Amino acid sequence: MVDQAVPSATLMDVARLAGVSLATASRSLNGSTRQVGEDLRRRVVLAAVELNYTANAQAQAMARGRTDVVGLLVHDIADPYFSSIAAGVMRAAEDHGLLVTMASTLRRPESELDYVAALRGQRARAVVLAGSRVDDPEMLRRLGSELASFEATGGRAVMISQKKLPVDTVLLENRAGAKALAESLVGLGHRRFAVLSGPRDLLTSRDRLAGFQSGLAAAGGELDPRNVLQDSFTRDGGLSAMTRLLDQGTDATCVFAANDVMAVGAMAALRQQGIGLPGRIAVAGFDDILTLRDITPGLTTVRLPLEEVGAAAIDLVLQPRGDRPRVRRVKGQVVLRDSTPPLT
Amino acid sequence: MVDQAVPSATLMDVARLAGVSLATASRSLNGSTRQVGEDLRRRVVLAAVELNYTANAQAQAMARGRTDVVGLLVHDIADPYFSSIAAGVMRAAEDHGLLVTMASTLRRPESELDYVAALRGQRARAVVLAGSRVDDPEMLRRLGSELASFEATGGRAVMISQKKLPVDTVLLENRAGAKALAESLVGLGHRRFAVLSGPRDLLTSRDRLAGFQSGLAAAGGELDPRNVLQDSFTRDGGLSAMTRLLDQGTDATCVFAANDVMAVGAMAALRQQGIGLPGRIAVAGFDDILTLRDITPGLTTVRLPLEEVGAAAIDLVLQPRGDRPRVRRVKGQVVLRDSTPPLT
DNA sequence: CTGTTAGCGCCTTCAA
DNA sequence: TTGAAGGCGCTAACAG
Repeated sequence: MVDQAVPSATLMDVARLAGVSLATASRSLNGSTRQVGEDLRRRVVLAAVELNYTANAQAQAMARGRTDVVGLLVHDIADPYFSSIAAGVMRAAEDHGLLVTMASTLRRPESELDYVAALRGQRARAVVLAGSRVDDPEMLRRLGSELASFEATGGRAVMISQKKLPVDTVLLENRAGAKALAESLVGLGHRRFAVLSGPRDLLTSRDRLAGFQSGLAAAGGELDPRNVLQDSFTRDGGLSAMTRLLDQGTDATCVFAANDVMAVGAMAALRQQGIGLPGRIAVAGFDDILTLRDITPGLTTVRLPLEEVGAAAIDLVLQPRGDRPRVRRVKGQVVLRDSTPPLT
Repeated sequence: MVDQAVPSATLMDVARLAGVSLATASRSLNGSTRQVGEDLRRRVVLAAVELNYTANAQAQAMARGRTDVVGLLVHDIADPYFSSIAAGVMRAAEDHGLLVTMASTLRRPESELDYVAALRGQRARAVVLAGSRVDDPEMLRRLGSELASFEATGGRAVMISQKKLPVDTVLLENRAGAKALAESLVGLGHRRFAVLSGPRDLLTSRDRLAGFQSGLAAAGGELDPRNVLQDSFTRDGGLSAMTRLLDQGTDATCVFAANDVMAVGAMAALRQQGIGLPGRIAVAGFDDILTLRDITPGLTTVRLPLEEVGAAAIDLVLQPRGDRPRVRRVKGQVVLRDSTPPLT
């Protein structure tokens, strides 16, 4: 059991044992359009089982020119937003016999570039980039160029988030979702709002803020610029931003955090300051993260069907490439819960 | 931009452009022990950049015999338990230049077998199996045999959970953790307990139950067998089990759910039945899932350093193989929070 | 239907 | 230090 590495059985071993040629063995074992006589085929299969043969995927890929690997790049797999997307990608990939290779870029755009290059080296079938783009023209240009190389050599690229580059995209309608949320909140009686936004250069966060603002404008809510605080797109970011908001004093009756994990941080901040929930300040988030559906009070949010989003990305990968990049729009749905009771 | 696939630059293209031999190009571009004259090397590198060259990983792997890919198999990536482990694996892997390929087995042991075989085909450097073993001797035997094949051809296998097979293992001390938790809870004044356990054949769940029982025995708590309910290892399983417990009536003052997500489901059940929290029934979980740290009341649990566990697995992958499988023990730490107030 | 053979791109002896 | 050449395992023409 602790022997040195023994080379595994090759197709030639199988062919020899079955007494057939390499080609016949190949044709009967690994998918080929060509037919093989039933008796020979049986002998080959038996021999393969006997030798515990497994095709060398590297060699297959080399001969065929491309692999069945799909690279998935996420900002942070420990973030439930991305793990949900990943689950969808992996489920759909499995259904179609694709292997998923995954990497966490830890929000470093540089990392994304490196991984795309690595995937090109792997001759990956496709790369799926999940996660918000950042407002950095130079970075975007470099990514675009890297993806162009990737596609030029026959790979497919799919982005999940904003449509910023000429590649297939699953476009998340953050703006429309946030707008609808704002309108609902005004409908509950709120007039003065605050927003805990993510980093200024993160487009997802920016879109949600812009959508929220336009919803307020349409429905008649107010958002004092001093009530818009930026912080990191995490639970701790929400905690910190909310704390600052309370410290500086605010007359807002409702706080919109740009995603659910920030909202949870905001709720923690309220509790730390002895402000009950639901109470003086209502809180809403965005995403409807499954794991957070049981927090109390229930968090009002905009539901994004994240697993479906992941599956949609794989679906795009499988579509034959058209003459123009495809865009799949996914909209969010407002879900009102107890964290935003009607203002009486 | 929408051209047909153009073969990417090969090492030969680079060599030709640099006016050197293939061997020299190889030696100066991709790590080799042999030296190359500084001037030639420079020319080669320049040519590579010029052509946007990236080594074909498949071809390299074929020539070298093995890849830098580590396969990670989890039960369900959307479960925060596994996404935390995955985060640790990916972080550590990146630090060592390893690529992570990941698959969700959706708790089907058969799937695990298939993936290990696929990874053997990929000539993966290693496979990491995260997730509880199941009590099924036949399945275990087949997995053992598959892993043996994998290791026989030079790969490394690491399991995270129980030590059930002769491979390197990161062993989670579920039993000891649950025992310590039981003792702490008795220390808070509880005497009569209930346990919401996972599927009977899931060893992690079983170990936690056994550890909890032994802790009660040592500290003087009681666990009526009728107060031990099985259900799936998920939030909904916890909800369902807790509901059944309440329906059948119970005199327990404290409920131990075999993991945090079940505990959250249990809390939801209590709320549904109008039982406040914290209140008549205390609730404790296991894992200390980061995303759940903000639920109210704070959930008493046993903290497992899941990211470190993932990193430890990669560390084992990198260790030279010894004559006997290595075992890395990881213990849990009891964290008391408001969901289990002292019983007055 | 079956067999033969030429690569796929790279690494690595072996010679020079 | 550099170059030439064999082979890694498999697929896909091309013959038979």
